Amino acid sequence: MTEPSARPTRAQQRRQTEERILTAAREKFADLGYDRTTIRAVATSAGVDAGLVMHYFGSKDELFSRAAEVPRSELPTHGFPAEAGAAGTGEVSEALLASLASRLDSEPLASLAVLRSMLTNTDAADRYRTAAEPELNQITAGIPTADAELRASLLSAIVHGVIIERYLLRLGRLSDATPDEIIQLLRPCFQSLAAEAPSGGSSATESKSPSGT
Amino acid sequence: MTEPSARPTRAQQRRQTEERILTAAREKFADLGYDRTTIRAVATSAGVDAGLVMHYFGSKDELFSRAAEVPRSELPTHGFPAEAGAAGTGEVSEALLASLASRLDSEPLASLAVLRSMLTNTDAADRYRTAAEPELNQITAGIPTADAELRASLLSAIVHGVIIERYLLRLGRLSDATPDEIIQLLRPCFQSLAAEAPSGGSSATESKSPSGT
DNA sequence: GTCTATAACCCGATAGAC
DNA sequence: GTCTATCGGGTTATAGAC
Repeated sequence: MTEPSARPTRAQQRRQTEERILTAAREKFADLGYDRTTIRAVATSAGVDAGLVMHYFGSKDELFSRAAEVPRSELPTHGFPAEAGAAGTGEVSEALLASLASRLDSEPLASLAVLRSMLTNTDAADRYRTAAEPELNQITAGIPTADAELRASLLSAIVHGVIIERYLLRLGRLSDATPDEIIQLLRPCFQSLAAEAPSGGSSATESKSPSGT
Repeated sequence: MTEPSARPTRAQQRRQTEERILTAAREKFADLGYDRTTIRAVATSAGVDAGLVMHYFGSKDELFSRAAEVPRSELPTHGFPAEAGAAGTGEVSEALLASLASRLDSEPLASLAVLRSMLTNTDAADRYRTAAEPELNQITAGIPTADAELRASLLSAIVHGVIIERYLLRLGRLSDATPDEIIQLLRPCFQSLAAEAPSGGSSATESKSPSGT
């Protein structure tokens, strides 16, 4: 048996190089978007040749497609926690806020790459739509009113608007605020959109145990 | 005196051609973004030659710059009504909602061109920032709390998130909902972010003093 | 397997004919 | 004033040398 640490397999070597290329690609795509990112720049950034990138991934589209997949290592509580799916009413906003908090703490580069290219590249737009759809359905399912779909769409729009301005545009105070500051301000906002009663003040028998992290 | 209607002046002719080019440019930029829009396509769409476009505008940047200016004819109550500026507390959310309603009814093509290119073109991003800044300051001025800046940033992010998903991404029910539906759902949301008391009022005269940081 | 050279294409911008 | 022809540069993608 060959010792893997001493002499890495050919396949392992390749796997490692691929990963280095993908990381460089994610950075470029997230920073410049699809169109302005060149294979050459990605290759240089990864310390390899442009031809090699083509040899590995076949095309720029394929490279983007692979780079846009969020690696397992960067999946914390990303998107929308599955546990809250069937929880029913009353916890949609908290689940969404928790999801947003984690994304405000650190949004995966792959997601930023998709968001950056979303408006000018149809592949990225499709990927965004596909990724957002199940989340949207889950939110909708947790809202009891007849206009649940529209409410869910608004919640989704808010989440993405905040993330875009924080990470991609660096606008205003949104880029340096702590996740908690933002979450606290958005809580009543989300509760009203999720058709829930406000938590803080009124009367209401608070069963309201915030799900333990 | 030459009759203008019978024989249009040379300058008028040019003006007219320029406007046709600008309209075509706005459509293309709003639809495809800066990078994917070509001078050639704009020229073809306007029924003129590509060289003429260059002759008139000098460069693609300049063409975009001119196309991104919202023409006077399309300025309804755009942005943030000036009258509400010094109105002080209590009307920020309503003013913002009114502004949003008008934009949800019909957002100018020039604005869509900027929004579409915002994430992948620095000129467009700067233009967006410059346009958003005074509006942001005005909102901030109308919010009494210490974290007014952050609240204003969130309000701005929400507005743009909704507009982007409605017009540019056509996501979910957001694209076919009426402006009024959206406004009604967002009202309590905006009121809480503007640190105002809810208007409709379930119960609760909630003065809900927001903890000044 | 890795890298070099180059093909084929499209762009913005320029110069000049009509 | 309007349009044609073209230049120079950059891109993806391919073919082939090492």
